Amino acid sequence: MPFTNFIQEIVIKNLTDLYSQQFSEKDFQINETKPEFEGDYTVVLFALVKTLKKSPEILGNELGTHLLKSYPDFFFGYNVIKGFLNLEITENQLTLFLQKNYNKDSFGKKPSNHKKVMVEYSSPNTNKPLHLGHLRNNFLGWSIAEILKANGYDVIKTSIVNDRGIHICKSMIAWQMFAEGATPELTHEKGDHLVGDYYVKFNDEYKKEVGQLIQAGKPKEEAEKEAPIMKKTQQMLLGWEQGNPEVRALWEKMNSWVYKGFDETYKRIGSDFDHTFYESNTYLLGKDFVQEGLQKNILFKKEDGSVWVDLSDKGLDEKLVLRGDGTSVYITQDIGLAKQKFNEYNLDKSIYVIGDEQLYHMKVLKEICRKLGMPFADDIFHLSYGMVELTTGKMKSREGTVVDADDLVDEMIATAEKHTEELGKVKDFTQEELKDLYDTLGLGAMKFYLLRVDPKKRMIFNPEESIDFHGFTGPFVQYTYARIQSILKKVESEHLAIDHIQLTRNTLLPLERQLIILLEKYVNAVADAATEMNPSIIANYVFNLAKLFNSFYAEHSVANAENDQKKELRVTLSVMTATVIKNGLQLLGIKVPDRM
RNA sequence: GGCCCCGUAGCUCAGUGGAUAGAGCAACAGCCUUCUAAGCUGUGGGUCACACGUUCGAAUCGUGUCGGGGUCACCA
Repeated sequence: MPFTNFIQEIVIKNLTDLYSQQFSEKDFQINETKPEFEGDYTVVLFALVKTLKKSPEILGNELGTHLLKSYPDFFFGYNVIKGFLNLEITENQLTLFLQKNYNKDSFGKKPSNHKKVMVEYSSPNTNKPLHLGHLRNNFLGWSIAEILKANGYDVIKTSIVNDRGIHICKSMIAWQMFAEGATPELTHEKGDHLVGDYYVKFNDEYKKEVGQLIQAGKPKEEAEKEAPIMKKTQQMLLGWEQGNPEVRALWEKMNSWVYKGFDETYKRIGSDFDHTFYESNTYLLGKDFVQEGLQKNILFKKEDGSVWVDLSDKGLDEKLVLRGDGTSVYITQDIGLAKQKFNEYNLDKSIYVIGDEQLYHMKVLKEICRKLGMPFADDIFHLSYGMVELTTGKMKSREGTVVDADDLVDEMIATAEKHTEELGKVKDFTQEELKDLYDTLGLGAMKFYLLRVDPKKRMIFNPEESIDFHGFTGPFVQYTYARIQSILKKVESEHLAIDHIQLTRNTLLPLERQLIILLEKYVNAVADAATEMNPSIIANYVFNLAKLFNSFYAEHSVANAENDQKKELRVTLSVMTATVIKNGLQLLGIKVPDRM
């Protein structure tokens, strides 16, 4: 059990012993002691003062004395300053913790809790390549999946590919009109980029046609409706829905190009899925619930035959769930798919990693499911994340201000190569090893950069900052890991049996003590990251750990420690720091290099 | 306009009821014959948007104001 939780528990017990009153963990706080005070953990007494009618000083001293007496192995000393009871943990306890866990790969991982959760993320459209926003989504989804796994969940990663609709038809029409048979094989362009090019081409042509119509005297609205290319596209969508073989063949061909491109990108960035849903298979789902809802009077029909749900009692509006012509809208399919997910996979929780512009939509989905009496309604969780903006403003695909995912990955890896070459530390690496290293560092930098901020908040992507490999960055943490490997290599070559370290009593130096206490907090960081659905907690933790280790490293030598006991202690400390960095970064999808 | 989110150092962000508000970047000053300087140490830099309230205690909770963003489609 983590120290904080343990202290919480025994303080409750001690308070009952002393004052015959029951307290819960909400009645007081256990904090880390601020560095300017003596101690490791602090019990904040103010909240207890009132109920116990004792002064903070008396309460602190009574509690402190009692804690010390009942747990002499755990507490070494205490002091009371104002309303704060600062507790010092025994060196024995700290070294015991280190000894038990330093070599445990499973440190921070919980056993199965037999709960199943689905994480849906990435979910691209097939009319254009992935961009920076998708990267934040992918890294977030993948990381949350890993974090949940570490907390004992059985996780299924899914993606729903939006492979049908008017936007795909736009690319298809433009390709027919302008491509002259161009394929990824002929042009040597990645399939998703090729299809994306024709999506852009469509918009150019559309704008041109609308402009001409306006010039010919048509009102803007009419011109937008009547542009020939738009009409053709709508015709094509109709053809697709009716199953026109030519349209379907072209659709399948162009989508297959896109999938090949996506797969390449996913492979590079390390995204993967246990199952992929395609909207072309799911877009008809949900209609049966409309009938059911009508019978139960939860939904109502308007004169034109369209079906609606009234959510005004929940502060939301009326929402259409079925068009007058009987075709479904997006929310219809979402209801159907939500149910299918729970039924097919027997889920305890279903997480959707979707941008915060869809907060309203997801709220509506949940509310409709609730109204329809679906038992899983409350287990739908929208992990919403903020938009990625550029220093120059928002990304807009139509204005060509998007940062393409493939380009960005290339740039990050190239930056890793540049920095590595400048430093010249790995001249003996093979070509293969170098490539691996650049990938590890480039992707590490990018993932860390996008995951280090709270997902809920929108963030600004600063290109200069993103390629910085110093400070609060992935490579900084990776560097710390590599440094430790270097120490261990040296120590190993001295034939020290690091697998059989016997820690004996040492006098812990401040940095050694701080490191152990920080390492001990990893378990709580992993748990917090899961409850908050927030990988940035891990990123911050792992950075602080690396920073602290680097201070320790600069101050004290491991290989040339003052004596053998110190050496053993520090080797153990180094091994454990490396393990925690490795495990923590793994939760972010970031690899560690042995050398860099 | 209704609803939702955000406002902390020059910039990017931590900190959601506790002690004198912290990092990174940028700026400046130091540290490599000793385990990797992608590092370490130090200096300067804050009216936590503003006001009122709740509390022993507020960046954190409540109300209001100002500023920024999102959303309110028979689009996805």
